[in-house]
Amino acid sequence: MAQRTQRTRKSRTDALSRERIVEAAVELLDADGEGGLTFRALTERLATGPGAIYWHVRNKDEMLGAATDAVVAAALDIEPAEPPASPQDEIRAVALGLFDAIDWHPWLATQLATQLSRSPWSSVTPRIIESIGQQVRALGVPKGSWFTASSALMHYILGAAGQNSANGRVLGAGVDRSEFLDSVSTAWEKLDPDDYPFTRAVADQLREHDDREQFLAGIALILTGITTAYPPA
Amino acid sequence: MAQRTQRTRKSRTDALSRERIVEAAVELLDADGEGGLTFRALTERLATGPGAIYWHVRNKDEMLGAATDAVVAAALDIEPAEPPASPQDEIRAVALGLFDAIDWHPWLATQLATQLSRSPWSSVTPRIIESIGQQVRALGVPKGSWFTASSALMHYILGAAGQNSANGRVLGAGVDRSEFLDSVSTAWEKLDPDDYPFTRAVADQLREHDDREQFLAGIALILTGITTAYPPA
DNA sequence: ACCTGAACACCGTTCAAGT
DNA sequence: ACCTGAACACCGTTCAAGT
Repeated sequence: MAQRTQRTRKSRTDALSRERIVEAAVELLDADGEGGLTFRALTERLATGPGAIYWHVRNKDEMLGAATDAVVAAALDIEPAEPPASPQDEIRAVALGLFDAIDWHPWLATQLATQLSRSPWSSVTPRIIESIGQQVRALGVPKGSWFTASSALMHYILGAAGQNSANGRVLGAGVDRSEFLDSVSTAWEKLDPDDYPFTRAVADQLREHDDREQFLAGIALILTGITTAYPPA
Repeated sequence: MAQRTQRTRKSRTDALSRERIVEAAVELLDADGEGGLTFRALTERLATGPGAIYWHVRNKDEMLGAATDAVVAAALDIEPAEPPASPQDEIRAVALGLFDAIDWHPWLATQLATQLSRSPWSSVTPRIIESIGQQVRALGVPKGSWFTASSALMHYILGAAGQNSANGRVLGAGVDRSEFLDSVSTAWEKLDPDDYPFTRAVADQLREHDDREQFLAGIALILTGITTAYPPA
């Protein structure tokens, strides 16, 4: 009697699944960066062997792809504002959603680049294009330019967010943000005046800039470009 | 007599150097992608052992950084137009220089993302900021917005070029470009109409788009934004 | 100062075997 | 159908030893 809890098979809730694997992968990536995701660490955390994981997932690349897709999907799952905001505001919300996701999951920046360069237009791209595109349409951009306008926004967002994820990563090691920017800025000021006059001149703008504000200023520039090039009827 | 060519030491021109190592690294990356650059392959090509390489280079990361920097520097080494072109044209030239570099060296896209996210504002960033910034200044942008405007351009360029390097990579395997785009486009058209109305609607714009043209259209949009937000005096 | 090459710890992936 | 875990080939890096 009693002690029936002992089971040869894993209990139902412990059962391995693609979903649980991807979840664990994201946790490892968040905790220890790209280097932290190994099959060794993963099998330990999931209390299985590598063979079990390979039953649910083709290989590590696919696993990374699924992790990226999951995080991006969550980031873009924004409830529409009530009352409805302007297209500009909605675009800002989408952009900030991705910006923050990369800020929270610094490995996402590199992964998106790898991801997009392996299977360019699949999985993650439609999600982003859709979120941005619906607002581009609402902005009154003529249909023939939908693809151009939304691609431009997407590229800027991915480029900028990728660069900015850096700060978060560097700061991880107990480095003060303003201290860090100050050191880079000082380095810029020491560049060769003949080769780098402009960089030297903006060194103090780098020192004082705010990531988020700067990111939104870029979005604003592109939105201005879009509404100027395609004036609403 | 004769046969003095035999030497214990490497001949002077064969001598290992950081420069030769980086050069070989770039060749391996170009030939076989990121996976192609291993210390095994490198030692074979340079006819040495791993220890020799470690004498000139701290580790693989530093080597990748140096390779990236070298390729970017070469890409930005554009001779100024004669007679001088408009700032817009110069910006287009810089942008296309990077675009083409990533097209030629597809590994550059991922590497730039990794690179920038490890040491955000160092090495490669000043080169890009400088090339773009000088033209931003010539455009009449007020000094206080130099950093904002050039950052926005840089982020777009890196984001867009990264995405586009994909095509080149996929096509490597004997895949026809239009055939490939057609398949992706068809996949987009099959997405859920409720979740992806916009993506479905632009599927045929994806099918027919020209990478370079699209890239320049994005640049044009940002330039319009810049000149509208900061009208020349 | 510069190079050699064996050795080390670790990685992704496979596969015969179990249930 | 799903999981186990030993084994394999390969990787970046180190280091005592040579010249």
